[in-house]
Amino acid sequence: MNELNEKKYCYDYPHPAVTTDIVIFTIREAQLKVLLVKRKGEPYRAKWALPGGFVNPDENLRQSAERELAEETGVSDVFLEQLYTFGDPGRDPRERIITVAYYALIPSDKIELKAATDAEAVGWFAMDEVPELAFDHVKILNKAKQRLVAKLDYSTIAFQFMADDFTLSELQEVYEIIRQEEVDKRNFRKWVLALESIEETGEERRDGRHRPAKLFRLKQPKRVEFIK
Amino acid sequence: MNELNEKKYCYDYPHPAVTTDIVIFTIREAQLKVLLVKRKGEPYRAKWALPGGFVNPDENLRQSAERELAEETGVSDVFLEQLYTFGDPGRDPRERIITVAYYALIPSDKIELKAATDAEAVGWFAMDEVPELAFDHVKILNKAKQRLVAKLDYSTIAFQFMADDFTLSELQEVYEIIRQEEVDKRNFRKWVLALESIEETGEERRDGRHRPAKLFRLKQPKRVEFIK
DNA sequence: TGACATAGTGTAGCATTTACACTAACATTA
DNA sequence: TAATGTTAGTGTAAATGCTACACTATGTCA
Repeated sequence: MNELNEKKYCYDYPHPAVTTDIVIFTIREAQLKVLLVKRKGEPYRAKWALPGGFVNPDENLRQSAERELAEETGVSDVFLEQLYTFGDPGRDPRERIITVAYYALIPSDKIELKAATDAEAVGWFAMDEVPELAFDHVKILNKAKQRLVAKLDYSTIAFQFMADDFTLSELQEVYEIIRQEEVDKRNFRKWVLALESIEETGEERRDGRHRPAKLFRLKQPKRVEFIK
Repeated sequence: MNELNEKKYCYDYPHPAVTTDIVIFTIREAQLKVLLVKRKGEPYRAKWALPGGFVNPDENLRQSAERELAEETGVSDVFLEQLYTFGDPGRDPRERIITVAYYALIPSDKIELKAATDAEAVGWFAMDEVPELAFDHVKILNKAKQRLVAKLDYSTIAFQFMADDFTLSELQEVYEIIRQEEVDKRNFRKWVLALESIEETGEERRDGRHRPAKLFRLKQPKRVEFIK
C-alpha cells in the first residue's frame, strides 16, 4: 500500500499530523454553551466532538482555527485565542496527531449556525449537558472552560459575549452565568463603569412592562483589557 | 539506515515536523538569565537559539521538553509549563515546523550546565544581553518573559527559582530582579508570610558580618499556587 | 568594643471591596 | 386613568487590603 500508491509526501523520520480544534463558546438561553459536531466517519463515528481539522500547508495556526470557526458558524472577526496543544501519542488511534486547540467567544446575536455545513449534525450544548466526546476532547473542553473562568478575574474577556449594543443587566447576567453565582447589581455597575471600557450609546431598550434600560457599547470592540 | 537511503515515512498529504523548544530561566548574578545554545548546522549556523528538538514518536510533548531540558542542563523535576505553539509557515526554511514551546524555571543552585553536551556551545544570557536569535526564537523568548512576569501577579511561580532553603531577602531579590523595581521589605514579608506557602526550617544562614537570616522552605516544593 | 552590614519588625492613612434597600419608569390591565 | 407588576437605576458605611515609612537586632571583623 505504501510505495507505489498515493502516499507521495515522504520524510526520513515519522511526522505527526497537525490539526486545530476549536472550542466555540456562546451564551444562549441563560447558559454557557459550546458548539459540537457529530462525527460522520471512523473513529468515534457518531460521537460528538469539537470542530476541527488539519492545518493546511499555506496557512498559519490561527488562520486554520479561523477557517474552522467560519465553516461551522459563519462568523469571523470574533475573539479567538490559542488555548493549549495536545499531543499525547495514541490520542488518535489512526496516527499521531498534534492538536493545537483554540477557543472562541461569540456574541449571542451573531450565531447563525451555518445550517448543516455538509449535512453534518451540529449543536449547541450547555456545559453541564455535554455528551460523551470523541478523543480527548473533554480534556480540551475543560481546559477552555478553566481558562475562560480564570480570565473573568483579570480581563474584560466576558464583554466579547455581548452584542454590539447591550444593557448593564445583560452584561451582569453573563457574569452570573459563567461564575454560576449571583452578582450584586450596584457593585457590579460601579465596577464596570470604573473600567471605562464601555460607553452609553444614547439609545434605550424597551422590552416588557418596566423601565427601559440604557444601551452601552464597547469603546474598542475587539479589545480585551487586562484589569486590576 | 533505511533501505536505499530512501525516505520511508510517507503520507498522502503533507505533514509538518513537530518540535519542542524550551525557554530555560534561572536567576544568576542578580539577573534573570536564559539558556541558549549555539547552532552547529544550517540553517542559522553559529547563531544562538533556544534548545529544542523533534518530538519522538513514543513520547508526549511534555516528555519531549523534559528530555531537552535534561540534555541541556542535567536537571529534571523542576517547574515546566507549556507556553505557546508557533507554527507559521516559513518559520523554518527547510520544511514546515510546528514548535510547541515550553518554559522552565530552575533554582540557581541546581544549574550545572552539562558541560558541552556534544561539544556544542551553551550559555546563560541576561535578558537584556540576548544576542540575535535563530528562527522566530525572539518571539518565543518574549512570550515566555511576558508569561513569567504576568504570573508573578497571580501565582507563586517565582518561588520556583529558590533553592531548597532560602531567606526572605533572597526571595525578595528574585521579585525585584524580575519586576525590575524595588520592593518594600516590610510589605513584602507580610505578603509572603500571609500566603502560608512557606515555613521556617529552624535553621539560619550566616554570611557576612551581619545578623544571620532565618531559612525558609516551600511547604509543597513543586506546587505553584494561584493567589488573590 | 566599636563599626558595619543585613535581618527583622508595626502602625496609620488610603484605596478598594463589600453589604445592603429604596425610587424611577415603563407596560398592562381593571 | 389609576393601580399593579416588573426591571432599571442609584449611594453610603463598614470592613478589608494595600501602601508608605524608620528604627532595633544580631552577627562579623578589625
